[in-house]
Amino acid sequence: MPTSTFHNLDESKRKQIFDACVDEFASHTFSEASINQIIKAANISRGSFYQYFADKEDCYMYLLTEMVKEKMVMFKDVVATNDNDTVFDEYEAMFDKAILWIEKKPQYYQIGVKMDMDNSEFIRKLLKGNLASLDYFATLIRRDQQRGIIRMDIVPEILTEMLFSINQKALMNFFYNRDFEGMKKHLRHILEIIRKGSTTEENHV
Amino acid sequence: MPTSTFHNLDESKRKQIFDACVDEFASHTFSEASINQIIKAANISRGSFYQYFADKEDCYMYLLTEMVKEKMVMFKDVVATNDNDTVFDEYEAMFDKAILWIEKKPQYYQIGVKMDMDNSEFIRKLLKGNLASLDYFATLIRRDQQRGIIRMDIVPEILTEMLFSINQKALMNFFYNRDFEGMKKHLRHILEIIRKGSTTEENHV
DNA sequence: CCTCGATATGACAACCCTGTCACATTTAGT
DNA sequence: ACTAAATGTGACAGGGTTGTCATATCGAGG
Repeated sequence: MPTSTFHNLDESKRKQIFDACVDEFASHTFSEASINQIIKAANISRGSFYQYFADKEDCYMYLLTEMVKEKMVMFKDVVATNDNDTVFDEYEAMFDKAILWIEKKPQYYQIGVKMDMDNSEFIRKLLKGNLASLDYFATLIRRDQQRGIIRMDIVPEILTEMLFSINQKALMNFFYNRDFEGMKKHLRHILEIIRKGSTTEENHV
Repeated sequence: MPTSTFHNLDESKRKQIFDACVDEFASHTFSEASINQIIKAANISRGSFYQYFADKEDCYMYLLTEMVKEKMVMFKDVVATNDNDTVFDEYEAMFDKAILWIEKKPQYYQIGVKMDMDNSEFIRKLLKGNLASLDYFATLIRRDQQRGIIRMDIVPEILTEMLFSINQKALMNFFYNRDFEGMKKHLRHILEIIRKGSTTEENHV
């Protein structure tokens, strides 16, 4: 919750400050990030910073809400899913969206990575609220079990966990290599294994 | 490479210092770890610390080599594998060893976790050399492909990557919950999916 | 008992960081 | 043009960190 003073600022100055925050929090964890660096990059005085934000946490929350806003604007029309889609199709669609996002705003992705790396009280609390999409996928898996697509003996939460940990690794990979086609092939191979297994038919006993 | 002065110390004093290092590096990343905390816990003076170690890096390297020594002693006899074992059997065996290790030395595991969280130049270099066991598993997978156990169209490196990212998550989980039986069941379910897939037979087209 | 090399010590310099506050400057309204 | 409120500023206090170094203490051999 930045102060009213901050909201009254020129669009351009606000952007200056926002960009400085992005730079700092993309290259350092929350704990490591330095207000000194932010004010230097944003070309404002120490006093001003504290006139805009209560403290570093306040500043970080501002950054996150701005990012969420931008993300919502960007993806507001990318939602349509086909009724015949399986959970795997939706998973791939989600992955594509994430890739698009990383390409557009690599720094935002980095901020997320740094966030996972921090384990201050403050950041741990923030991350707690982040588990909703796991439930969503578990629901999709249950749906596909009812449809006869996924084996009934599969535990939805465990399959979800697999999909997500793979997703995380794949995105990290993409971020460092920027090889979209390679990454997609890689991911499809993984999904193929998760769908049909890695052993030969004779060994499916 | 601690100094000769350090090596000449009483066993007990050396252990005192070692333990203080373990405590500090298990609860902080390398970058966050504070020499001040270590000397306080070890009950030595600032000057002594620098008489024993060149700097924090030196101290950390000492810690790691001691840990590796202990690990080698502990696992020197746990190697025997059966000729009929598949890569999955060896994977489970490796997992069990890791669990044993965590139970014996939880702090060492924490040091590893903190290590992954740090991305200082120094730590990144250290982690680079850590990828040998990935090759080993890829080799096992190739062997099992020749034996007709694993499908020939599987890319060994990708399957390896899946096994390792799952391993990492599972160990983390065990560390926090200490539910060995639950964790084993969980892991077997995941391996079942990787072996035979998650979809019903009709969908294996 | 004395001396000399090995070892222990903590004060110190130099560099980070945050949050505050008295003061300077700008802006808006009369 | 003048005043009052809003905004900008950087010095400062108080806290952290690391690595050094002059000095003190210890211990073994002469």
